[in-house]
Amino acid sequence: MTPPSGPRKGRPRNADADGAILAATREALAELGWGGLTMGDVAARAGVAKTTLYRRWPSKNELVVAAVAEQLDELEMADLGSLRADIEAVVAQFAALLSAPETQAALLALFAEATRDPLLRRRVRESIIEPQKRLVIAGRAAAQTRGELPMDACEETASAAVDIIFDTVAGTVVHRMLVSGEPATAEWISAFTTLLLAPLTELAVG
Amino acid sequence: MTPPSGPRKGRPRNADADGAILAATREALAELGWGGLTMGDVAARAGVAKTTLYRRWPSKNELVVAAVAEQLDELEMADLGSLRADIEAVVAQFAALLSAPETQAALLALFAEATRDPLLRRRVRESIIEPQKRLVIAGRAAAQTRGELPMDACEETASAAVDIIFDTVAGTVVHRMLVSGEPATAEWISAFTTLLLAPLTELAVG
DNA sequence: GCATATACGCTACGACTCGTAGCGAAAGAG
DNA sequence: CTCTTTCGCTACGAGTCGTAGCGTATATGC
Repeated sequence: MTPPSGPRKGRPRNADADGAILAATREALAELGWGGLTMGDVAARAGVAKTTLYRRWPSKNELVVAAVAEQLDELEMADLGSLRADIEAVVAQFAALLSAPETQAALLALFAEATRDPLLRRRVRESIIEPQKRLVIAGRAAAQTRGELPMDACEETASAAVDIIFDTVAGTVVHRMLVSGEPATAEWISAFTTLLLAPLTELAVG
Repeated sequence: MTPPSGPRKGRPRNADADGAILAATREALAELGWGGLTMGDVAARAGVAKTTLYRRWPSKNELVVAAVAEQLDELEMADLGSLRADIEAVVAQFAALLSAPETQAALLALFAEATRDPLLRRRVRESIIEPQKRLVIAGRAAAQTRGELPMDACEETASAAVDIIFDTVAGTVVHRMLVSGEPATAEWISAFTTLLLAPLTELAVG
């Protein structure tokens, strides 16, 4: 994207332009959607020339990915003292993130592109999926030290449990927000957490 | 899409063309993605003129929705005599369908575009999502007549239960297959079904 | 101070796509 | 046979992506 390193020779790039362009991209994405977003429009919103966009990102796709990736590093695992509170907190965070139209469009576009591009797929898994799995691992560990969950019998069952929990939580929330189109209300989060808590202990025993 | 009914006056449409066009659409979608798919290319693959496409579907969006919807109509709800067996069967069916790269790319491309286009989103919900919910409804009804599940207290709680079950099952399977990229082994299906069965009875009571 | 090298804004352009229109020909219905 | 619709083909207008060329602005290295 930006040149690899250090100050080189000619006129340096406008440092503010990157942020303005990415912000303009997110704004246009929210207003017009992916299909309605045009490079000329983004350039106008950011107050730069279209050629400046292409000087920094090689294509429209790359620009949009960069614009949303900047927003995606917000998720954190809270330790609220109980498993139920932790789950509800992370579900609420995730749902809030997915309620932004620009995040929806960019995430799905990213996944769609990733099905045909193994390199991009690997990048998505490393920079988005794996970090989120660590949230599940952290939450489970905290619950185990509190005695809310039994310790894992072995490494293998623990890994399987993390996988299935992660897919269930993330998949269900994503499906509700993006496919069914229903918002994640506090009532729904509570109901879903209840549904999830019941079998959690059995899962660890395997 | 196709004319509402019966044989009319002029030259009848080529009956084979519909299937050939839809198959060509899925093929192109898997190879090129949404952005790469063009009407001219689909027409060439199907061996028809571009105008024939527009004579049968009003736009590119509608064509792709029809192509994907046709493939998802294969899903059926088996009545194997127990709720657990029924769930495992439908999950296995769904997972098998999603293991084909062609279906993966097609579904994700469609969902991605749907987030950007509210009209397309509505079409997806009507012609793909709602029909699939019938599987959940049928499975629940069968389990209720067998006495495995209590009858619904009222229409409203039944609808809410169907929604949350559908989001959980479809979302989890989709997430595992498309995002995590792990295959749905028999062990995984069994474990997921166990996770699902525990709270099902409570859900109906609401 | 001066040459060098890059970034910037602007305009124009080629290539491509969507979706439409018009044409002659084909193929069934009545 | 007549009428109606579909078919393939070609051409077109509008719009977009991404690039090229120009003159200008702003930094570094000597």
